[in-house]
Amino acid sequence: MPELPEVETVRKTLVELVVGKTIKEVTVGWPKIIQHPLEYEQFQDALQGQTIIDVNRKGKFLIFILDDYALVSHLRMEGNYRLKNEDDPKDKHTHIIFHFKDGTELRYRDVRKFGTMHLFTKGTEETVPPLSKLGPEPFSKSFTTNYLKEKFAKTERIIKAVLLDQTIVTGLGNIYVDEVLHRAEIHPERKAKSLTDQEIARLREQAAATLQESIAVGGSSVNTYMNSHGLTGSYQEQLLVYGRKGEACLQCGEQIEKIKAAGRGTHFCPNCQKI
DNA sequence: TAACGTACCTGTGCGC
DNA sequence: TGCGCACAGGTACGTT
Repeated sequence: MPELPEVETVRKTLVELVVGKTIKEVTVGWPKIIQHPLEYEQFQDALQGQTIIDVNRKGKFLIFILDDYALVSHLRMEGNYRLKNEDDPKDKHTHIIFHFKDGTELRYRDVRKFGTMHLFTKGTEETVPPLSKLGPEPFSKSFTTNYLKEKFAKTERIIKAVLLDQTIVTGLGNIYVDEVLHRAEIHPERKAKSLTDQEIARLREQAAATLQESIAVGGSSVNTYMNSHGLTGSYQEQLLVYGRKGEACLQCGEQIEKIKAAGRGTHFCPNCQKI
C-alpha cells in the first residue's frame, strides 16, 4: 500500500513520464473515483486540452499541476499509474485513462477502487479538503518535539491511532507507524500523552529517518505497490516488524507479535517495546 | 467535541 | 475440489 515514500517514488517517475504532455480526452470507467467536481463529465470536460506542467506531492496525495487546474490524486491501497501506448491491451482494473495528444496514455489502475481524485482550480487546492486538513510531514520544519508534545497532551488516544491521524502528521501509514514505533522503542498501545519528552524526541527523529531511508531505496513493495515504471522498491527488505509476526526481532531475538490496535493489524516486539 | 465504528472494494488465504 | 467467510487497509462519514 503506498505511503509517503512510495507516493514520492511515483511522483518522481511521473515527472519523467508525463510532464509536458497535453490531454486529448479522459475516459472514466468508475465515476466514484472522481470526488470533485461531483459530475464526472465536468472533470472530463475541464481536462480536455490541459497540459501537465508539474507533479507535486503533499503527504500521500499526488498533485498534477495543469494549465488551469490542480488534480489531487490519492492512491489509497492499491492505486497506481502506468504510461502506455493507446493500442496496448487494457486491463480490467484500469478505471481512469488520460489520453494524450501524442498517442500515449496515462492509465490509473486500482484493483479495489479505493483511490480518489479531486480537480480544483489551480491555486485553490491547498485551501480546501483534503489537502487543507493535512498536518506537517515528518521532515518538515514545523514537525518539532514541542509540536508533538502539544498534540499528544490534548488526546486520550493510543500512540498508534495518533500517528495514523493525517491531521497530526501526514505521510505515515500502517506499515511505517509500526516501523517507527519499533525504532523508537515505544509500545503501540501506549497513550500518546504518556510519552516522555525523550520518547517524543526519539519518535520525531525516527519518523523522519525511516521515511527518508525508504525514499532513498524507492519505497517498499508490500503486496501490490509498483511505481509508474512498473518497478518495485526495496525498503520491505529492511522492515523490522511489519509482516514479521512470529519471526525473531532483529534487535533482541524475541518473537514479533501481531495485535489489533486502533482497528489495524499492528506488529511490535514485546521486549523492545514494553508498555 | 473526541473517539470509535463502519462503509467503501476485491483478491487472497484459510477452514470446512 | 470448491465454496464461503474473514481479512487486508486510508479516509470519509455516521454514531456514541
